[in-house]
Amino acid sequence: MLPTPSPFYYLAHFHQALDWLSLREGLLAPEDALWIARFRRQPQDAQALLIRLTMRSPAHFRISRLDYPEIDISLAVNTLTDLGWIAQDHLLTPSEAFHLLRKAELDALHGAQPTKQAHWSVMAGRSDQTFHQWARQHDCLTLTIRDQLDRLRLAFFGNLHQGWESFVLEELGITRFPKIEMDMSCGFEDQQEFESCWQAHQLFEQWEVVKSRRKVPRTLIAQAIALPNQGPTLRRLRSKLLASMARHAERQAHYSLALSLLNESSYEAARLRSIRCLEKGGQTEQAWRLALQTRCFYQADSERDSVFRMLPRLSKALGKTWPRISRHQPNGVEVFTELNGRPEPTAAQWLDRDGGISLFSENRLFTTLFTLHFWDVIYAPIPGAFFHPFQAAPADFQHPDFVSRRSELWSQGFEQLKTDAGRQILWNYHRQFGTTAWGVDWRLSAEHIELALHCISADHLSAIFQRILMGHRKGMPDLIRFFPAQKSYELVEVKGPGDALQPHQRQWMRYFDQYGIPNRVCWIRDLADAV
DNA sequence: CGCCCCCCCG
DNA sequence: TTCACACCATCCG
DNA sequence: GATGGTGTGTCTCGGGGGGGCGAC
Ligand SMILES: [Mn+2]
Ligand SMILES: [Mn+2]
Repeated sequence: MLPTPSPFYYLAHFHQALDWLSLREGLLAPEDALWIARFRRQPQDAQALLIRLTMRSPAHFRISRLDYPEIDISLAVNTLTDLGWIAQDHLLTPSEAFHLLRKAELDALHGAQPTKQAHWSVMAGRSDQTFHQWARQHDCLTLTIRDQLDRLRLAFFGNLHQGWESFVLEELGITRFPKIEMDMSCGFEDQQEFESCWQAHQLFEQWEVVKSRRKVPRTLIAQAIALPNQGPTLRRLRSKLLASMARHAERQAHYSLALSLLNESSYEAARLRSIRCLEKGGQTEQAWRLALQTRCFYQADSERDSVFRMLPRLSKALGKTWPRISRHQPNGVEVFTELNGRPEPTAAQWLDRDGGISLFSENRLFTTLFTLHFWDVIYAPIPGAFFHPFQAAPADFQHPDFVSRRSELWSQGFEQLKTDAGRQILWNYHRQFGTTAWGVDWRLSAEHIELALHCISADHLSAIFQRILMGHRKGMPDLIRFFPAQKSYELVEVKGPGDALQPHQRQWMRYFDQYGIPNRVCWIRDLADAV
């Protein structure tokens, strides 16, 4: 909780990251290393301003509105401009100009308007040249080197959704990531993988911009397909990108393009989309064959369930017969009550007249218990799993071999669950309280946890943990209702009028019934229908 | 003038 | 940096 | 019932400032 001593704390943090990077040779390209060396030679003011700007969201700034007392702004701006890392005569698009200029300035430029928003319709039509002139005459500053700094961010964090502010948040105790022995690994096998991941992120960014347009971006698609497919990180990124592109092609009825993209993607639902594309493209026979294959070699319950919904339709289209298979029917209760606000609290209140204690937790309770019980497994210092100090989960958490690489530890954990009656969970709850960890919601009180452990048997916990471990996290029922006197509980999915069970919710309920875990659906009906 | 939204700061 | 969920529209048997 | 499209909350904290905007 000590205040950060230096006014240049953020620059010190960035240097820590640079030191981290320089210890991992062969990760960055030679040009990156040269850039870093050049950065290190610059005066402190220039370094500091550059880092300040990269930690802010826009690309364009007004120099007069930069308020950093620790920095000699004009010295820094001159240095950075000479280096070409920022520009003062950058072309502004109308949208950028709209955000950068204040209403009074727009009034002066284009005549007064009642609101700033009213300027937009005028500006959208103007040529960029207007604002280019304006930018040159005023104190606009554009950060032109964000890509270089983003590369370093990707190299350090292994992703682009964390930023340099992680350092200060941790230092101030706002976040508290698990303290795990780090090794000298990083998020990437080698420079090749890093480079490809960087490229994949770039393509994703371009795709996000382009995909709203109607035209099919052939070159972008070709580049995405050409991405190498080595290593789980890159495979995931590439598969996601290709699946997103395929979905777009499918919506525009470009089925053969969609199919070739899906064929390259190992995204979870890729095969299902392929079947739909074949079906919609008139290749019913092929769709049927792929569906039959998928029925036997499915990867997840969701894939199996979907294909069982498709097969009757496809069979019928081909004049074949398909046996009617009755679907699992979860238990339900109808509640007639007036509904104002969210249905879950209403249902909880209504149901609790039987003395139960409801908690509206969805996935949160069980993922919390899961991580607390398996803390030492999840945060085991496996080689390559932890490499920077701000990880809420091991780097291979999403990888296919996450479980098998720790199989001994998992079975020990499940063994321990049989005998220790939640001691592990409570111990970690108190020992780790507040630590940023995957799945853990610290708003759950110790009483909640104790109540859960009192009411839920170890067998049930174990069954639920098994399924979470297989990668199923979505779709847990809205409410858990405790009956401490009976040492029992039930899980309730609340459905308002006009809502229906989602596939993932059905799967959980089917699973609960297999293991004797009490569950039901609470259907809230309109009071008027009761009469 | 008060409110709200967005963004920044540490 | 999405993702999980609710809600709604459409078509079908 | 199947399918798919859209909307919504949340984006690790809590405090504060700038600016837009409508009410008075
Ligand atoms: Mn829910
Ligand atoms: Mn619900």
